[in-house]
Amino acid sequence: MNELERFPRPSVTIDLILMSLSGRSMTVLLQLRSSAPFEGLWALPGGFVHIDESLDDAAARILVDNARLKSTWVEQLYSFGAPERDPRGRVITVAYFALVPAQTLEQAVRSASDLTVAKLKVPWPGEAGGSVFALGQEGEPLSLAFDHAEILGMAVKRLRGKLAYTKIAFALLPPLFTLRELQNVHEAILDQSLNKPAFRRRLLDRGWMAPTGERESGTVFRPAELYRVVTDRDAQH
Amino acid sequence: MNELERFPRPSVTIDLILMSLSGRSMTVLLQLRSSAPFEGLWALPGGFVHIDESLDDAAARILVDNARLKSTWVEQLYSFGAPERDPRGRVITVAYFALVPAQTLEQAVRSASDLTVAKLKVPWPGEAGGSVFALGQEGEPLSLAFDHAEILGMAVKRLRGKLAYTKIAFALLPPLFTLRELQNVHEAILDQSLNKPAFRRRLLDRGWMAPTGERESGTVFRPAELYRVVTDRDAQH
DNA sequence: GCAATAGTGTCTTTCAGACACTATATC
DNA sequence: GATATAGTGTCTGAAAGACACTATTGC
Repeated sequence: MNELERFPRPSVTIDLILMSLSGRSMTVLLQLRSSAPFEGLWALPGGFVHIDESLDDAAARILVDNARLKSTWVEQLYSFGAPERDPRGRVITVAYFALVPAQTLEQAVRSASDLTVAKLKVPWPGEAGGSVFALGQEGEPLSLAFDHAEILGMAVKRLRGKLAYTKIAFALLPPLFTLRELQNVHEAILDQSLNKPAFRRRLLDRGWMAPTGERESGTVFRPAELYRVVTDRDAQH
Repeated sequence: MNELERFPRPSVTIDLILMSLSGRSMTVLLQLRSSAPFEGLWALPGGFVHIDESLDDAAARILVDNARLKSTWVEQLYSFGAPERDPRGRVITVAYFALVPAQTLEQAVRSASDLTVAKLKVPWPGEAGGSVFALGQEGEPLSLAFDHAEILGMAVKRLRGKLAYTKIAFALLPPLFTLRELQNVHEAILDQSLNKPAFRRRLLDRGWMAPTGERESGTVFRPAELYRVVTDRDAQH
């Protein structure tokens, strides 16, 4: 351990960007800080990386412990290490990005008094309004602790970028879903309306989903067919 | 500093993937390890993050100190933190990815005896051969220290992914370049030949470069026009 | 039958690939 | 003029957007 002790060591934390959809808006899980620094501000849920666990394991542990939920899509986003980002001392944080169905996220909020689901205002680059904001109950922009506003902005950018060429959108849907629900997810993330026939052609041609033969119920109009995600194992045939 | 001291702290390092092109092959800068662990194996150049510098600053410092060169394109790639990745103890590394013109890289190698430029064998996903390999002088696959083979594979993937929608390729070219040289860069990175008229149309329509009116010299055939990159500032008109 | 949405057929537009052709430099 | 590559015109095919049309459900 000799060479490693020549340099003072920073603390390393994980921050989680837990995103979902509420109606036509993207949302994020925030936690109220109950102690300094940034007491009373909203922050991304997070925690310290233990000395004997991998970064991925730490993210999974904090997801369960701190936010009491599971996610079907977790990936590392980016590491943030400006020397002054935490007034307590040198803290480098590895941000992880996860998607959770809306229902699951709301359940977590109900079981913990310090959690909230904030809608996001997400202007496109070049558009007036600048960066990403989390909005409070009355639609007012929230001040986030640390550099969490920057982290949030990067997460949105990553989500939009991966939407077209990965199965990321399915992480926001239940196991059985209609094509309209899938299109709603894409439209909410991209914040623009999409052409229905083109959307269906494009997504179905990918082979990412399969019709089940079942139909949704409870509609007052023609019920849509329910689809399921095709796993990579299914697709090997 | 109280809360931060409740958890043992890991060491944090930077590893650099310094990539370039040699002829039609992608290359990477490797450093011979002169001490344990992995003595005698090749590794990515790297170093410890100092307690008062940002991750980006650390990457820039190590780029100059350790590899004696500058780059016009540096970006954070990913953080690796498996508990057993360094036998000396817990070390989390933040990998940075940089592109350097071939000439600059070769100059760095000549000025340091422990550096080499290794060609890469880069199979496409699904193709036989599996993962990315660095090749020695006789074309034999090199064993890399730590988890550096994994890091290298991710860097190649990132480079290929960003090629289509960013100006990343220009970082491998001199300030004035011909369209054929630009196409050669793309073909080497993607490891496939591209259609000439389509390539020209696509890249010129982006507005990323401008003709200079000058022409290359020293050819035995018709000299091609020289182009320069259009900076974002230029493009605002 | 009415209302409302599901789902499709097809025309148009856009863009990439293919290929052949013209242009221009050195020797 | 021979040669080798620069650079372009144009045909073709694939895929996205637009739009209208048919289909099917509850009431």
